[in-house]
Amino acid sequence: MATMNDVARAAGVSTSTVSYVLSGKRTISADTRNQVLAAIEKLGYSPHAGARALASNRSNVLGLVVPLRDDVNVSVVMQFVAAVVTTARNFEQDVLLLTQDDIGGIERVTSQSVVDGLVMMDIEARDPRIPLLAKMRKPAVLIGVPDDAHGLSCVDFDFAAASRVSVRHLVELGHRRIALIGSPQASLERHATYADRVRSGFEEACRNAGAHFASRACEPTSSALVEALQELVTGPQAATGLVVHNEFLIPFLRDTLATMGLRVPEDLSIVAIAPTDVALASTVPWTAVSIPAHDIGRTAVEMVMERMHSEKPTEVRLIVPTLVERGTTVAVTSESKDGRVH
Amino acid sequence: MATMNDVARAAGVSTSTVSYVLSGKRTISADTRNQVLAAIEKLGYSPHAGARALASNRSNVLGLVVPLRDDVNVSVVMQFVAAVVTTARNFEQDVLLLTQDDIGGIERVTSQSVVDGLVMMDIEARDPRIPLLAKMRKPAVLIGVPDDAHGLSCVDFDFAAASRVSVRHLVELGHRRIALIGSPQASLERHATYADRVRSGFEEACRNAGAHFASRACEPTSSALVEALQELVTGPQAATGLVVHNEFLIPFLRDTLATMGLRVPEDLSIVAIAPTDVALASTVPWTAVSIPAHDIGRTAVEMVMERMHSEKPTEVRLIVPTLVERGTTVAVTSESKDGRVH
DNA sequence: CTGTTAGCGCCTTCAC
DNA sequence: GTGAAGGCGCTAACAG
Repeated sequence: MATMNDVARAAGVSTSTVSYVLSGKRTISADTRNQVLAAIEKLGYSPHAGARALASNRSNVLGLVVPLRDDVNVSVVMQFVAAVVTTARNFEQDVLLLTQDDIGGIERVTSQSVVDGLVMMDIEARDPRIPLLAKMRKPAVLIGVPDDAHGLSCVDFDFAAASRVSVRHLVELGHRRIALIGSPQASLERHATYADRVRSGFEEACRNAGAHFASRACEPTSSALVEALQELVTGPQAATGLVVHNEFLIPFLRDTLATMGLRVPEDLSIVAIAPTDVALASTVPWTAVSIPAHDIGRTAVEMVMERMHSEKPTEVRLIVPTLVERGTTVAVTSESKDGRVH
Repeated sequence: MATMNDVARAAGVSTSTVSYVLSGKRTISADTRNQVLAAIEKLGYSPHAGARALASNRSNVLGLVVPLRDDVNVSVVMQFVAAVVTTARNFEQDVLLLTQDDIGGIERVTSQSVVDGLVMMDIEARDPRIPLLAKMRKPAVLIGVPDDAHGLSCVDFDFAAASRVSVRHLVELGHRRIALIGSPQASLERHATYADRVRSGFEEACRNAGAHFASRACEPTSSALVEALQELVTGPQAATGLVVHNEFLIPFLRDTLATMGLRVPEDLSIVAIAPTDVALASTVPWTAVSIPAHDIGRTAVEMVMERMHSEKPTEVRLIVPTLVERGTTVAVTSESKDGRVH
């Protein structure tokens, strides 16, 4: 393989000139620049990443820690991953994949300078990895906000606000009994930050509005969904408004309700909290608060990059939710309250 | 950060001794070894990946090219990814993520020695990237077998054989009209190798057995599934045996058939070609030929590693399918042939 | 605008 | 069994 020296010799210049042509860190006359580029072309030269990393103390690689649990929706994870990779490439960074269960992986890539920075997905409220991150030399950004974000930068969708917006929308339509179907039990139990925040936001908003409310987790199966719906939206205490935060279930929701004899929105108004494509995937789209996976991933990378060179203070950035009406919610009428077949 | 030199000084030995303690490439007396290890511990030393890469010409990173198309099932992709990452760690390798649409990504990481080798998923029959791979200096293994595998190593599930096994199973049960529901149209059109091979294997096996057959692609929606089923398994020419190779549809299959008034296996015998967890996911599991995503991913990494140091000849390894009966197929009876309500 | 040169931190051959 | 020293290829002062 040709080295920078070979190129310099072929172009009749010094190594540093070649280096500067490549990095653009100082101005080079068009003439010599062309000489160099020609030589590079001719020799098929390309720089050695290891050598560059050693000399510059930068690897141009970002670490990305992804969850491969079965209570997370892989298609959502993939959206984040795609956003992170794409954005990283805009910063000339590659992405190294680390899995949650690779204990010590973070420590390893970080202390050996395999990566210049880290993005971590699927943070838990009291995440055990947080102490590790604190004593790292490399910038890290969490996707999700842990209870103690001290000394760490985080970015997340404002899930609590998403719940509040959803509830407020239903309340404005006159709904007074509102239910939430949330993430699978496992997500709640390990206190995935999104699961916690959706629920607390929901309960808070309902209390403020003086609405009756009920909420429960739901596993990603048809039967669990049926059970949850029966509990929440049938019977004398049935909710007339429903918030669903569970990507697994959305695709099954309409058919399942139809089977139970419930029409949307006549019998039940529904707001989904889900990635845009999930909300739009069914034949009839859902009124939804979109989880902007792409924005979150992009922001995470941007925040890491901002902190790579300069000492920027830590910050927590929450992405503001927007509710888009698509016709699955409607104002309460006396009919919708009482005319339903139970 | 502490360097190897610091460690050497602290331990009262030379740098090379420290290096050898770490690499184990020559024997060191227990005494000095312990000195060194103690010093490493005390200084919190860890080697610099870049320096190591420069000196050893090995980065200890594997590149993994993943598809993020929407006609691939992300959960299946994730299974591959998980297998690759896990296996790579067993070889002390990290995994760098490249996306299919990052044109030039392969070239870049490969020529700059960012990675020591490559694994590529989701190969097409006449994959445009193959010429690139041929002139790479680093070993590469494809998951999937292109038309012209010349000079390349590949590993894949034997999808053609999977089809044949499925058809043979149905034929042995007396089925003479057999249908195939395959991947989404997009996968077929771009000639994803798995899609092509499933179909050709299916048609070949049916011809050999003298069975009537029909096959079609199917999009991942309920309505497409209904349409496909109506075409294939209702009417006077209705198939009595069905092979389904489409991870998206499996979860909907039983309910959809029930809606159409078809019972499994009384009215219709079904074999799925799908990852084990998909075949088992529904309440009643499917008779299936399992796609061993984990084995494929593991094998791919093993093959790359084998070719990293020594010149091993290229090879194509196909993983042999096994059909597991789980009760969704049954012998044809006159009743099942004729007694059905159309 | 360009060249010279001293490292970056580790590996490995050679000498003892 | 251990040490000394050159080099891996590139970067970034420093010196013109």
